[in-house]
Formats: sequence, structure tokens, C-alpha cells
Amino acid sequence: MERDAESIQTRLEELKARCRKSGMNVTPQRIAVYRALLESEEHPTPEALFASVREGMPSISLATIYKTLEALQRLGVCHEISRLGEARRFEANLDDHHHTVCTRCGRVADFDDERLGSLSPPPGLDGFVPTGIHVQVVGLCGACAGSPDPDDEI
Amino acid sequence: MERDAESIQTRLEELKARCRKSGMNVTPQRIAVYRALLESEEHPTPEALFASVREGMPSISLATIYKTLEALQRLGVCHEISRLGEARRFEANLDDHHHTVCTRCGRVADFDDERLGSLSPPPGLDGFVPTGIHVQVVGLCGACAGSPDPDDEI
DNA sequence: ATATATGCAAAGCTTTTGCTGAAGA
DNA sequence: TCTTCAGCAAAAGCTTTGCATATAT
Repeated sequence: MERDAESIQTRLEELKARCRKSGMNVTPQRIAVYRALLESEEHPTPEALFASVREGMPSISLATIYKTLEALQRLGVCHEISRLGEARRFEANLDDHHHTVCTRCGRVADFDDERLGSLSPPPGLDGFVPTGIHVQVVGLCGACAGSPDPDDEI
Repeated sequence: MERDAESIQTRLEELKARCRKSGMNVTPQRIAVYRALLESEEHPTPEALFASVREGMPSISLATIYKTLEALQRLGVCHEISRLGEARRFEANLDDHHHTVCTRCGRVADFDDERLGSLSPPPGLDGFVPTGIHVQVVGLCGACAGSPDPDDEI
């Protein structure tokens, strides 16, 4: 996502700082995975990161990729893009509508909003032909917002 | 999603009609899974549907749930809510932005749009405390829009 | 030194597949 | 009857976990 070497360097320093602040080690693997993520335009999968990091570090394992991605998320320097909670979910409501997703309990609820309902695809998508728009409002559901327990972000 | 018996009945008739039109059998399992989906407010997972359908049909198998969900999607009476393509994907760009998702090849790309960028959470979410909004524009990417091959929808 | 992390292999899940008997049209 | 489907069990992913060794601080 960051093209130029300079800003990548800045991000890597940030990673190191956060590791130190959290009492986590700065390891070549963490640097390499984060760099690969920074350099990619592809929103890579764990497998793709594995392939790319392995080029410069043939000894790295897939398990380390998974553990490192978890660590990077804990450090707040990357995140997984939407899976709408943990599991696959289905619905029979095919009308245009949107979803709220609780980042703590995973509950998904429908909502409608006239502003969102009438959203049209943005222009300038570089050849992309839109067929629909889904909006996800993430946050805490009523039940979870009312109770303690600190661990969020999808 | 449909509360009253009447509209559920209508939907079930619609299912039967579509099965016949597609040369697919109308089976008790398909009826039961679709009914469970219609009656649920939970955006159920395959496992949850299995549990719920099994109450009235103890012999049903999990494999049938999966096959039936696939069939129902093919028939256009239900869909899976967003997994943003097939696989888990990560990114290091934590700035507010949104994604396009190609329903054919699964490619995910970023986009920004001032209208969407400034979206505020809708009111009236019944106690839900929003922390962010993600917009997914689904459709065909430039490459896929240019080529043949008929099988879409995420 | 001491705590933390890596790599490997094994285990755990979820999802898919092949096959045979059963059921729908 | 003839095709399609359900159920079972096995296979095939993908992800996590346990543990011994190696590394960071």
C-alpha cells in the first residue's frame, strides 16, 4: 500500500516502537511480514504473504505468518478486511439493506437507511462495473456496549 | 426474516416454482432449510441452520445443509452475506477507505470517495455503538468485465 | 539470563467430494 | 423409469496449537 521506500521505513520504525512498548520482540519475521503487507497492493491472503516473504526468507513457516498477522493486528498496525464476524452467514432477505456487525460478539443485524439505501456507486472505479453496494457499520451491539471486557476490532 | 406465516408460505411457493423452472427437485430438506432461513433473525451460519433444521428433521446431515445452501443461492432465493471474496485478506492501510470486490475473480481494490468517506453512522440502530463504516462495492473488475464466463454473485 | 518467538508436526475445524441407496418428477 | 438428491464417510482445505529449539532483550 505504501509505494515509496521512505514511508515504508517510517512504518517499520513505528512497528518497532510498538513492539517495544508492548514488550514484544522485534523479529526479522515480523519486519518481513509487515514490509510485505506494506508493499502489496493486493490485500494479500496469508498464503500469498507466505509466498512473498519466503522469497527473501526461505525458512519462514506458514504458522509464523498466521502468528505474525495476529501479532500485527494486536499491535494495531494492520487488520483483516471484512469477514463480517468469524463465520459464514446467510440470509434470505434480498432487498437492498445493510448490516451492523458487533466486533465483540459477532452478531449481525440488518438496518435500512434512506441515505445509504440510495447510495449510487462512486465514479472513477477504473473499469469496475458495480452491481451492488453493501454497507457495514461496525461497532458494539447494545448488549456488548453495556458490559465490560476489552477486546475489539474485527 | 419473514415473521408471519403468510409471507413465509408465499416464499416457499416461490421456491417451489423456481425449483420446477430449473428442473430441480422440490425436497423436504430444501423446504426446511429455506424455512429456517426465513424464520431466523440471526443471519445463521451453516452449523446454526443444521441445529435448527435438525429439530424437525433429525435425519438431515450437515453436508445436505451445505449443498442446499448452494442450491438456494443458485435459485436466487438466498445469499451469503459478505465475505469479501473467498479468502481472508489483510491490509496495512488503516485510513478510512472502502473496497471494490470482484464477484468473479475475487480481487479486492481500495477506493476513496468523499461522499462515502464522510458517511456518518445512521441513527436509530437500537443501542448499537458504531466505531466505523465499511462500504463494499461489488461487481466486476475491469479485467473480468471484459471477458466472457457466466457465474457471478458473491 | 529470561522471556518471547520460530518452525515443525500434529490436531481441529469447516467445507467439499464420491458414492450408494432413496426419493421426486 | 429416469434423473436428481440425501446421507454417509472420507478427503481436502485452512487455521490453530504444543512443544523443543533458537532468538531478542
